Amino acid sequence: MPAPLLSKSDMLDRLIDLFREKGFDGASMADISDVTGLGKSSLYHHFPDGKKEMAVQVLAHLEKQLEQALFAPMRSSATPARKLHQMLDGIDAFYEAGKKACLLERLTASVEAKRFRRPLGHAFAAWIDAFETLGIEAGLPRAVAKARAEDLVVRIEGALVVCAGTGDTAIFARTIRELRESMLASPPRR
Amino acid sequence: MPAPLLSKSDMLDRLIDLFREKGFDGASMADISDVTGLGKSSLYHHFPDGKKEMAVQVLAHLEKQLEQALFAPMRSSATPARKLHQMLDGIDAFYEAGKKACLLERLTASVEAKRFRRPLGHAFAAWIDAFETLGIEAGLPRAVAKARAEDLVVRIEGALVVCAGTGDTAIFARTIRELRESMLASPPRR
DNA sequence: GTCTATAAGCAGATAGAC
DNA sequence: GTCTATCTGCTTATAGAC
Repeated sequence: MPAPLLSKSDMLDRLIDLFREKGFDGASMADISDVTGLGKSSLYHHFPDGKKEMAVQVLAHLEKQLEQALFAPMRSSATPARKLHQMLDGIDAFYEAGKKACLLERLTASVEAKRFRRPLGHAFAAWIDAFETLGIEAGLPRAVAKARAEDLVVRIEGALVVCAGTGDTAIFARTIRELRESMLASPPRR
Repeated sequence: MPAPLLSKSDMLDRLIDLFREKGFDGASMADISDVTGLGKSSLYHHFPDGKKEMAVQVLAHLEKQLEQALFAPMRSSATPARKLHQMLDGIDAFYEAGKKACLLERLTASVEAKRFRRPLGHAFAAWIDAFETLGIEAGLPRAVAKARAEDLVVRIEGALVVCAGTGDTAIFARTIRELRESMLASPPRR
């Protein structure tokens, strides 16, 4: 009666890393077996529906981490500006300054993306919401806060793509730097 | 002695569409056979090195199209502002208002991305250069033009990812609209 | 809850006829 | 320049022992 070698949470952490590195289509069951240390058939005990179910569980697990990184700073009593820096620090660390890819992008780009549509949309929305809430707290009009939060996520995703494509992470660093200044700046008069 | 059913250029157009839709890892030789109408072995006549060579040739083909769409407007005698609108119109059409993915992103995300690093970097650089040149022509300082061009590509790539992930193309439309206004705006005093 | 063994099918790729 | 036929290895997935 072998005991579980890895907790479910640890397994999902490894799967996040694997999918970020190889993508969903690019990661084989053999790869998954390697990174989890489990035989291929053992994986079907944890994920009866196979690879697709892994993606779904992995997305749920990522959202918990997202909440840790984004909503924990939100709940502190720091100033909005201070919270923004903490949240962007967390993002910079998670993507290792632009060297690692985004799980959401990798799953969005997969052949099975339609199956993941709902959890993917939910994860993107949670991310955007966190920054929209921050903008409102900082005194921005709701519409401005929403547009800036969307733009922040757009620019981070885009910077990851361009940096991976060019092999140069300078653009990611500059993007984060600019977002620190622009996200909560006073909105232009009109 | 069967004649070629599709010109090379037409084949590469179909391959671009396929890779944009399914990604490089997600597109199988059977898929490629379907969209080109060629038997699997006939494909090795055109691409002796198999799938990887297809990606490389497809990237070269895309760069020609990119030059058409981005550098043709650049060579006209229109004002920089007018050229910007033409270039963004071309981009909006190519991505079908955010509904279609970016080939560069899909190849960047593939397991074989390392093999494509050089042509991918070249394509991203060509894209950024076109907008940097436009910014300089419009009177922006070189450094500002470069940063804005990079930011333009970042935001388009990011908008495509977020729109695909959320299933809502509104963000892409807004991103294009904002870039029409911000790309050539006067730089802030300092 | 993990394992070994195995199935059934598809992946990318090749040989050689026409 | 395209075809049919074939190959090898890897893919996801299952059966059943411990």
